Amino acid sequence: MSLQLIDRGSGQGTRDRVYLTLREAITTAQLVPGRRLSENELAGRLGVSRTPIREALALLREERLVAIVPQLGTFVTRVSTSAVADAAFVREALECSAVRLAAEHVDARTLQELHANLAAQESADVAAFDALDDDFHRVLCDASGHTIAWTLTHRANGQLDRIRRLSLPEPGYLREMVAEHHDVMAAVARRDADGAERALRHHLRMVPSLLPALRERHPDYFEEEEGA
Amino acid sequence: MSLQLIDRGSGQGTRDRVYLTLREAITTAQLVPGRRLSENELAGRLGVSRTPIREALALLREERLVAIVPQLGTFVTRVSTSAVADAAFVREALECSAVRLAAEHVDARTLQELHANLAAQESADVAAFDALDDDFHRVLCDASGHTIAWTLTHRANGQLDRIRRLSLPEPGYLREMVAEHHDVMAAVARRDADGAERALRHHLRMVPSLLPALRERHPDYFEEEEGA
DNA sequence: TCGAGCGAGCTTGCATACTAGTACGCAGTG
DNA sequence: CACTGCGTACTAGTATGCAAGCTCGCTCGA
Repeated sequence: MSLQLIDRGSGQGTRDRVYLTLREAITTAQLVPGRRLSENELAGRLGVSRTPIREALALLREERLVAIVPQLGTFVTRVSTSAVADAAFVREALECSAVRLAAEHVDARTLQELHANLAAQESADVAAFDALDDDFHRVLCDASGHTIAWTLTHRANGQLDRIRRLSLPEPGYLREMVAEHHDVMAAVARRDADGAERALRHHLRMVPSLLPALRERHPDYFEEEEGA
Repeated sequence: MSLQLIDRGSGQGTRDRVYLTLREAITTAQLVPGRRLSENELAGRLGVSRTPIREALALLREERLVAIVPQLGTFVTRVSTSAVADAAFVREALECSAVRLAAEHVDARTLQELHANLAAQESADVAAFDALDDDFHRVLCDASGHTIAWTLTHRANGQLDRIRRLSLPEPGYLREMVAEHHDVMAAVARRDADGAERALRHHLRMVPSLLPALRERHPDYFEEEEGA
């Protein structure tokens, strides 16, 4: 019983593959919001049984990307203003706290990694940028010493990813993002926790600001929110 | 298809019942850290099949209360200093952000609810206090307008709950907690976001500070953390 | 006596069968 | 024509069967 007790968070099991496939399909609106999903249909389409499908759907439910209604069906959630606001709140809270710690603890090794990432961002196209962006924020979170920060942020991010990927990139979008990343890193490099938090908070407000334009283009993707 | 799309987060399904039962057993160390769990054994003991057991265990894995090792077994995690620190970090980040918003948005109705809760705390025994404590923090989080704050906090809290419930309550513990709750609420009531955050942050540092004493009493509950 | 190898008995992961419950169309009635 | 009531065809929830893999103890050999 002197074993390592490591459970691989996201290995290469069937469930994880199904999860990633479905998540990708949902955030790109290949599976449009509101669409009904059938465990049987998905199982047939992906060539596996219902069991791993169910487990993957359970994970997606945690991210509020699907809603499971007993004896009725599973649905791709429509975009909800409040769900997006919740996700943004969580990301801001966690990542800003993390970046404060990062600014205090950061070492040369990490700074170099961030620097290299930023350099790559300079000359990246939209497709490559997404991965670099994720990596940048992950490194930043990990530098806080709490890897959980990125784990949870990434999960809350399902909502935000969908917004970002459904929104048409405006001209100058990439330049803007890279510039903001620079600001954050510069503050971290000079051990300025307050500055880093401020810069990051500004940076993170970007995604929710895309909502109105998206809503105009795809009103059918949105939940009709009735004022309580 | 004009239905409500509400998926009850924690209804009264078999899976939820199993989840709550196991979580209770783990946080009270009725199932001691390190113990091996068998899906079959649990299924037999709880009178259900393996399927809902598996789903409940998957939820507990998210809280790092169990570790699932393929083809080997499922284990109650030992207390890990870093896991506790991670949980405390998450709770602090989320709840402090929430309380800032709460201080700005709070209404009379909520203040009254908090007040009533505090009054009840004054005359509660240890057992009743736990529920009131949870409720106090939940109301506080909900007042921010982001119910997700408490949802995630509560989840990260598995680690902290276990510490709290395994630690022997020191004399004056309850009085101390209630006093700190008072401080937080007072700051919220006077719309003092900075003060509320400060008071709450202090309050939340309590649980991790219980670790050393617990480690002395139950060294076998702890993961031996090797310095990297 | 000690060590290597193999097999039995576990484990979880995945596939399949069955149960309970909802939505919706269609027949029958007022 | 409008409406009620039932039956069919779906759904997710649960139970069970099967496959792949790891651990550990027993056996056999030196």
